[in-house]
Amino acid sequence: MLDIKLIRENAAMIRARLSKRGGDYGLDALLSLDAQRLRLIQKTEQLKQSRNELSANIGEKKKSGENSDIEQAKSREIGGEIKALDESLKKTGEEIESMLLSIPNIPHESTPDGEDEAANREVLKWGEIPKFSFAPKSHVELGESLGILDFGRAAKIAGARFSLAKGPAAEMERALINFMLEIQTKEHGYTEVAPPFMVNTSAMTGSGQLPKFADDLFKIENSDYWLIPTAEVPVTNILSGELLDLSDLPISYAAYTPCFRAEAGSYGKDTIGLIRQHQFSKVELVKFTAPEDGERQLERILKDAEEILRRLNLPYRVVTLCSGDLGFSAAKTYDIEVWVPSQNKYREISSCSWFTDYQARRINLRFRRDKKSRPQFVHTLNGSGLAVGRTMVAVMENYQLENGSIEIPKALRPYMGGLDAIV
RNA sequence: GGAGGGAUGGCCGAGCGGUUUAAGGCGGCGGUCUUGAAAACCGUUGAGCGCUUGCGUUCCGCAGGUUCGAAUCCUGCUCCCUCCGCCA
Repeated sequence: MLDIKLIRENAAMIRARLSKRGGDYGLDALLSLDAQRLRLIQKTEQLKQSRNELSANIGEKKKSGENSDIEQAKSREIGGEIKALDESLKKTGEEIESMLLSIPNIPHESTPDGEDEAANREVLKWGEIPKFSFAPKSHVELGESLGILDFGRAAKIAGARFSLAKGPAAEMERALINFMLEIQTKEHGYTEVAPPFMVNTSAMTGSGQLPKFADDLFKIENSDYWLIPTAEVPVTNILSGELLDLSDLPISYAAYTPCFRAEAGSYGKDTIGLIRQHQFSKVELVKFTAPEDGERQLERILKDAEEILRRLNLPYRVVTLCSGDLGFSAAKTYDIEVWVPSQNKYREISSCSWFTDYQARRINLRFRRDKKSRPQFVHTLNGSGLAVGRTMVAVMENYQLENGSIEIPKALRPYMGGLDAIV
């Protein structure tokens, strides 16, 4: 959520920067409602002052036994006016709130301009793209011929976009989760958290998934619970409503959770395999920082996520998303894309974003710089560290041998009981 | 699922229709004292919003209601705790 005061006082600047996302977002309507709201506040507060004075007066008269019928009648009359004004004030406030919730974050100045993913800017490439002396198979072919991935039976028990991992594949998923968490917690200083996999509407609204993106989510019937699409949702909301000290920051959390996505509107995309599933595992990194530290911490998260791919020796590149491709709540985002041999291209495996104070304002998470200063909003950030399903795709395909077996990356072997290959 | 208890400022906790401007304590900050510190003592210390920056207004879990006036009374809801039942 953007600050209404910022919009009020810098309308032209906000309009210009939001236009880079390709939208107008109804700023004019918002500003006129805001002006109306300010007028209502002034009127109602003036009336409340009169009523408070009258009430104090009545109190004194009652105490001394005087008659206060005139004051009471006057106060009753004012009360009626206040009630009417408060009602329209509340209505106006709710309209403003819902308009604000539908306006995305302002792109950071270092976010490149552009309409869509074609304008994303490559930042770096790492690793050697493997040269196979044979036609590399997809992870689906490899997994099915090795008998370790079973999409047919997954469809039988759940449906399309689900998978069933068996034996070494199931073990590899568990190993990757542990491998990632170990590095992020033991080496990069994140505190591991194990949050709920379902959250309420308020938490979904706080991190920005609701109200606009309900179609992407799974809702539990007859309850206020939603399945989380990413650990970002429960973890970002851990500190909602709290007032921190500067010395508490930065706070870094790492969490493994399954993620559930409806994938509405992606029919026909990545219909087979592990790339796009209704349920997948992910290790997520979340940081809370002071504003001046936000940009630096985004670079940290990116490096922390990249480190997993480096240890696994998987080729990847990093791109900065352009304004038109940026997520709703983000001001700046780096995507990490891993090499997928069967598709002969890089595919997203991590997304690292800086939300400035946009999420913090929604969840009302503030900090106090020192004893004398007023509370201000923290900055929130997060990044995948990494998406486990897609990491499995990358490992299986990049480490395949001509006979259809898969070598286990050296760094992962200790997490798989020393296993060096799946044959 | 049944019965009971509770939710008040950074934290603990009193208040149950009108000097609540929310007592008191802890913690924080400033000062006295001290070579310095501690202790002691004194003072001070919530958030949001509006505008004529000093005033006003709102906020005691959330939402309604009663009243001239609500932290306080009434209704509904949410969450937490205790006991019973069920249960991994």
